[in-house]
Amino acid sequence: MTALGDPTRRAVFERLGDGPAAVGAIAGELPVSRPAVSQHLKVLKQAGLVTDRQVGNRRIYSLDPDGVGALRAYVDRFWTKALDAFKAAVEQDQEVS
Amino acid sequence: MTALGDPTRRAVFERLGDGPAAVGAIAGELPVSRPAVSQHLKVLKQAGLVTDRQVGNRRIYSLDPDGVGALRAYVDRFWTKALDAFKAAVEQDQEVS
DNA sequence: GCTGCTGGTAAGCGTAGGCTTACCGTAAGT
DNA sequence: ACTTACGGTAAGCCTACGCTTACCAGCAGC
Repeated sequence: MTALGDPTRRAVFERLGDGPAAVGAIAGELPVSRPAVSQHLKVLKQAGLVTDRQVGNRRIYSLDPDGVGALRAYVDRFWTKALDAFKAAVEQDQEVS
Repeated sequence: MTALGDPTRRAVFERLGDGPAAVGAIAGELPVSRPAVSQHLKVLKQAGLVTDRQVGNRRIYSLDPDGVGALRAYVDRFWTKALDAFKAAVEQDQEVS
């Protein structure tokens, strides 16, 4: 979650949503240098949101279903909580009126 | 998304997941001062993740179903994308073997 | 009206962290 | 073996931003 706080890092993450890509390719599509992308990928990898595999000379990064799934579960909890609270509030109002 | 990047701010957000609360109450449960909580709530409110209503002297903050729903939709997109990519990768491997 | 409690805002400080440049390792091609 | 392309890492700079203290506004209650 903290890993997706930075806009640039989120851009890298979103780019991987369109399919696996190498570091240089991602850097070419963003207004930052290649080392910056590499550092962002390192953070995303440590957060479990991204996986990398070595293919020849290049290193291909992809979304990690596990990490993204965990993130989804996290957000989902608050989604249901927000709905419950909202529903409860509506009922509360109906009691008053 | 950027709004949930900071751990303390995320703690405030998570606290609201357990139900609506006033600023002072939240600050009492966290190791930061009340103004800090107030600033975090301001950011969360601008991000559409939180709503506030005035009740007497105090200001009660709650989760905003709209914003949380939007966040859920955002994460969900990547969740499906990650699954699709993973499935495609598996099929790719099967072709090779 | 005055007092006490609430919470938002301004000013300022200090650190975390994102970016770049420079360097090094490694794999492929000739 | 040499060269070229790719990418990770170190060092360093600089800005963003989270936190605190101090101040001010508004609502309740005596």
